[in-house]
Amino acid sequence: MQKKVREEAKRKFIEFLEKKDFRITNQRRIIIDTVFSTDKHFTAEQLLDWAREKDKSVSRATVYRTLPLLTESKLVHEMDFGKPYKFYDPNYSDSPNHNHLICEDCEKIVEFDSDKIEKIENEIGHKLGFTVKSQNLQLSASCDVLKSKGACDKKTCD
Amino acid sequence: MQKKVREEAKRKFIEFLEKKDFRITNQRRIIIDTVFSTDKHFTAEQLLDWAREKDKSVSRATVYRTLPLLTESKLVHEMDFGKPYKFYDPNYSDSPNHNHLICEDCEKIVEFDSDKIEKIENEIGHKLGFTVKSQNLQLSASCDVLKSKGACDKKTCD
DNA sequence: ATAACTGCAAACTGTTTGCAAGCGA
DNA sequence: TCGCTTGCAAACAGTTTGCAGTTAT
Repeated sequence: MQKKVREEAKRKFIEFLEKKDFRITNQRRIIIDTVFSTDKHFTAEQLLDWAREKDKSVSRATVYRTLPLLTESKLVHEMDFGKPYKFYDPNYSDSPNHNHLICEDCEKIVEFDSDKIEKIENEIGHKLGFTVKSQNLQLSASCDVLKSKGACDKKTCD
Repeated sequence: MQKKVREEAKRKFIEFLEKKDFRITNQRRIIIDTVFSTDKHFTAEQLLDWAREKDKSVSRATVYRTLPLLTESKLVHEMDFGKPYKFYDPNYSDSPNHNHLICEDCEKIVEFDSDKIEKIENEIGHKLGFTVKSQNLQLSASCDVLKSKGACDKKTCD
């Protein structure tokens, strides 16, 4: 289950912390290793669980205090699908031109390229007199395949 | 300040309630009148304030219980811009092919047409094996004009 | 040494809900 | 009348924060 840490991203984040004179603490190291050893999208709570599997000393507060640093560094992307909690994408920096689609029922998240949309979005922003800072295309859908199987919830669909 | 109620939408919503055997109470009437006499996007709290200006007896609970009915009827559209609260659009049914752009600083919301994007979105959903249920394009941006004025916050920008 | 960082638990914010009273059909 | 609806306040969920103790530099 334990995947190899993506050293590139990890290194960039540590550089980011050093540049800000932030300390590389044990807890931060564990959280970083956790984030950059998965390709899955996750919530704050999931990250906490995963990190605690490695070291029980990691607290919820530290996870919540580290997430803004990760997003600020642009190495992790924050996404809001209208659910009461946010999702985080640990591979956004590798391919920033993608968007996400979430299944209404099982919350499975699928990535897709969207150069076309990206361009249109910037055009629109410009026409309206805005500088677009972040784009987030929120598609809610239901899985066709799973729907045909008759079930598609968090338990059956993972 | 008090705009004319958009009778068309109001009538449709009352029909919606009747079809479901829901009652047309005084509080609901006030909330409906409030929603359909503005073109502005609003939050639950704003709606409560506006409704209370008409009748102090309207409670927060009733507003929160009425909003899902309004969105279910498709006469009001719920939007999530990554803020901790949701926004509602009371003219969505008039022109369902538009999306929104929000200013990061002052939270001003601007609408724009997006037939092109709409099509691409459906294509994408289909390719991936999903039936797209709702689309929400979330553009965060900053106002160019106001930025040049040096300020753009909730107070100065309304 | 000392300032940043941590865990804990309490606080906060937006939203939901149980309940007894109120009111529309 | 009957049961849907209401206001109230308490409960909730996710997130943030104050504080006293800990730790990286």
